[in-house]
Amino acid sequence: MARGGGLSIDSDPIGSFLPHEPIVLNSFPEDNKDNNSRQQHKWKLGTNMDATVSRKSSPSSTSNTNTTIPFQDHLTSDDKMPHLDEMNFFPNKSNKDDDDDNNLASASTSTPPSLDHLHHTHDHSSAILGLKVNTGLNLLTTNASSDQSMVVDDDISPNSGDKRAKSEMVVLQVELERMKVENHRLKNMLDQVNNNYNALQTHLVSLMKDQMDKEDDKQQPHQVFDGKLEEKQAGNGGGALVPRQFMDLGLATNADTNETSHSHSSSVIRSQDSPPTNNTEVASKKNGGASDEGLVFDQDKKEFGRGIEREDSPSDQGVAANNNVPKFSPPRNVDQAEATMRKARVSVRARSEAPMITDGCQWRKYGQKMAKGNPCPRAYYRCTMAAGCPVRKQVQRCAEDRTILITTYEGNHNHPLPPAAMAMAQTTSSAARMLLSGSMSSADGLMNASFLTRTLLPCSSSMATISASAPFPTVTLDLTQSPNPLQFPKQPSQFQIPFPGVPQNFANSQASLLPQIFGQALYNQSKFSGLQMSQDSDPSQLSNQSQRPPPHLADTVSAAIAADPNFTAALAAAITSIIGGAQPNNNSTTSTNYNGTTSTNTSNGNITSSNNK
DNA sequence: CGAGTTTGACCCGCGC
DNA sequence: GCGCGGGTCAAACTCG
Repeated sequence: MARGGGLSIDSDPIGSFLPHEPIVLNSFPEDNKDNNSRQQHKWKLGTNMDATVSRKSSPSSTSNTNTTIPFQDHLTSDDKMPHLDEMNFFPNKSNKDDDDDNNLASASTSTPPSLDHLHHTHDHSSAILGLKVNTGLNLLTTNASSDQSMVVDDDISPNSGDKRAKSEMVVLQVELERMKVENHRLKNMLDQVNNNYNALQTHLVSLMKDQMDKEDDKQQPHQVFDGKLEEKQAGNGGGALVPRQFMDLGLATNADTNETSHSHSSSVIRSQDSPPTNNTEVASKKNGGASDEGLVFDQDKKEFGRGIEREDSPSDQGVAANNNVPKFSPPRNVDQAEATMRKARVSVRARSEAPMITDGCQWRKYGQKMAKGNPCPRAYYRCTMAAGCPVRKQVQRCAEDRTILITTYEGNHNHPLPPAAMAMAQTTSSAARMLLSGSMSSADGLMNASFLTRTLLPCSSSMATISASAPFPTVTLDLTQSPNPLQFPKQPSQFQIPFPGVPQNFANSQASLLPQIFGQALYNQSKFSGLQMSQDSDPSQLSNQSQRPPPHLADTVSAAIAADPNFTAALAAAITSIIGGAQPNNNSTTSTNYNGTTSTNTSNGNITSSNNK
């Protein structure tokens, strides 16, 4: 079955563990609408009734159940009248509940709107909910009461048919109302997304402009920066001269870039176009042209859908060589750093019985291996949505807990992504970027664990971790952990980014939220880092999150999460804070480009996939 | 027959 | 230099 589709869900040992449907990490409401609503209900109802049941019990089923259902003395019995429950569900709900509902909905649906957005949408939805739902409820209530009193146990009633029809109608109406509300909410979210997109685009443009200005300035005296560098990098491009913050941009900005950026104006992020400059890519060339897709990941190219060109392309080198704009060219010194960065990975731990996380992309398995220390094989996949896409991922079950699926992503897509895939793409790229930006802050180009540690350690919990031990930096997003900081069974060398306050219940739902959250965080990053942090952050939201100004990351994160009941918002805020903290200067930007592709500027511009054999 | 998976071989980096 | 482990390749195989 999986064979043809391409969304490989093979039966390999990894997946065979538990043949279920893959977890879906979608970010778009449209995609998940139904699922979300169900989940949300289920989650919400929890105790005595399974929302899923109620949800599914369509009018038809209701009618089948004969007994004018919902209205018996058994009203309280769980299994009996799901509908009634559902109805009561809302009626009894105060605004508060509605809010919760919304929260859940927004949380489970995706597209994490910016904080303010969340807030906004939230309120809006709430209002709507209150209004419309109540209407429905009224109807229900009315009917219910009447039915109850009249029909109930007396199937004998000649009007039973009528009643039934009424009840069905009521149910349908309620459903309709709900759908309307949800629809409205989704619309709002969509608007938000669009707004975000526009804002980001604007931001990008301004950044590019700035960058260009800077370039001009630097063009001449770029060496002035620091003598140290000279020592270190004898003669290399000098890109290193630029403070880390500019790494991204720098990389993104080469001579080439200028051109490209012009032509691609809006959508272009500072891609580092020929990052493959000189030595940088050496690794990938080892195999001569063998480096298939050239894991080299050229942001620019990628952005524009050009296939990946081999880095060895003379032109690139030439460019780099002559490149009068060395400032941004990757410093050889930075070779190490780059090599490291190229390996940047984002690992997602999620509890899933599914063989693989369905993240919206198409993957092709190209290998499987037994990894040391884990009885479960590790599967290797590469993205097949576009030829030459450098993105790869590894899927493996956790040795300790085989219900945990560990998916490690590497690289950025060089092609447009379907909505469903964007969330994950953003998540991984943003996380990677965050990591890389932190690691690159070190002049020696080596992963600067301390930087990250310093930044993230303060708050120790367990949702995201950064591994400094691996040969390449890895961000681990743990969707399986409870907030309890003590229980993160990890390798010693991992640092945890705390997300205290995240309810365990979210463990599962997190899987779908995370991408969005990160994506959002990513987006926010640009805001926070530069232009409009204050503006975009909904005051109320922020004020809630932290009653005091967020001086430190830890505080910000903790406050945000602790104070905000909305998990998504809180987490988004937290991550945003983290990212912002790690990369205060916002040099890298991530955005959604014109064709819907998510692009992230990593510090080095190319997060490459391994392969360089 | 094409697309995807399986799986042993191969390559490479790293530590001893 | 050697062995080990991770990662990738590619021929063989499977499936629709």
